[in-house]
Amino acid sequence: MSKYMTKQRRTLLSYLRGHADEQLSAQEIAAALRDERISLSAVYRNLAELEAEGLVRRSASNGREASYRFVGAEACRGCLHLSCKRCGRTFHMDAGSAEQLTQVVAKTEGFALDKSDTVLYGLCEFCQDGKKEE
Amino acid sequence: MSKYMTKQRRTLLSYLRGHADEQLSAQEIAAALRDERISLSAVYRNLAELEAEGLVRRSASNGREASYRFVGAEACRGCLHLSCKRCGRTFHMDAGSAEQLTQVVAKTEGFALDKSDTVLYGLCEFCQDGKKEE
DNA sequence: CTAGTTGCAAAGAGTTTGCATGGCG
DNA sequence: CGCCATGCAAACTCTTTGCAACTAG
Repeated sequence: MSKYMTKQRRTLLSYLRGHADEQLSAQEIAAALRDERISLSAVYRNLAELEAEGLVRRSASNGREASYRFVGAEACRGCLHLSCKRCGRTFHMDAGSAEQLTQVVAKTEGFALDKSDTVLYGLCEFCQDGKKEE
Repeated sequence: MSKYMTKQRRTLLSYLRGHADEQLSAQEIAAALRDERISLSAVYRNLAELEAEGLVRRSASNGREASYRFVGAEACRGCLHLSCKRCGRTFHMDAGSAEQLTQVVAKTEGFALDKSDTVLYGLCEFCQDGKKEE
């Protein structure tokens, strides 16, 4: 899709690779790269292209701001993502368990789960313990 | 939280009850209720309050528009939602299967899945067949 | 050199908020 | 009657788009 490899695209890709599978907003990325001279629109345009190429996944949980996630060619293939509602961190379910889970859904509901589009929300093992402050 | 039961709130609640567990945007709701004389801001304000009260769930899949889902007091307790990426319809996984799935995640990942906040994306049984047009 | 890309600023879309009016209790 | 909720419009935030300048190949 992209014809030229510009400085900005290189910068963005490098940044994304360093933050694979993290949920980042376009604005966060632009802010982190503000010293690299890349405009917000360039970030949006490149992210849109990367999404079309399948290298980036776009989603949103709050409904105000979209978040983008880099899915490296090989990394995280067939694994599901778990997002902690408290600390916000993303965890990775290994391919085996993810596949098992997908099978359950397929068998009981006849629903073909898309692993790369689905994010499971809940509390990670660390946040389950410190349930003090709510 | 809400002190008065206004005509608008009644209208909104009635509409939501008639569309329990559907993913609706604020604007869709306002449009559907345009004859009932309820303003867009009233819809937003009431939805926000209902969300705080736990009667409504807010989420978004595309990152542009938020969608709200009414979770009636009893309805859909402990069930997971499946959203078809093709036809957009929402399906309900029964409480039993959902619980089984939650157990798997808890056991293998130590992650406490929140059933009401999680939506599984994929293809429903109907759309899996008619895979023709992409 | 030529077409794709960038940056900027303006335009859009969705959501929130301030304020005067209106209506529930 | 007092106060909360509504409606309207303006303000905001995030994202997209038009266009001239720039640059990778």
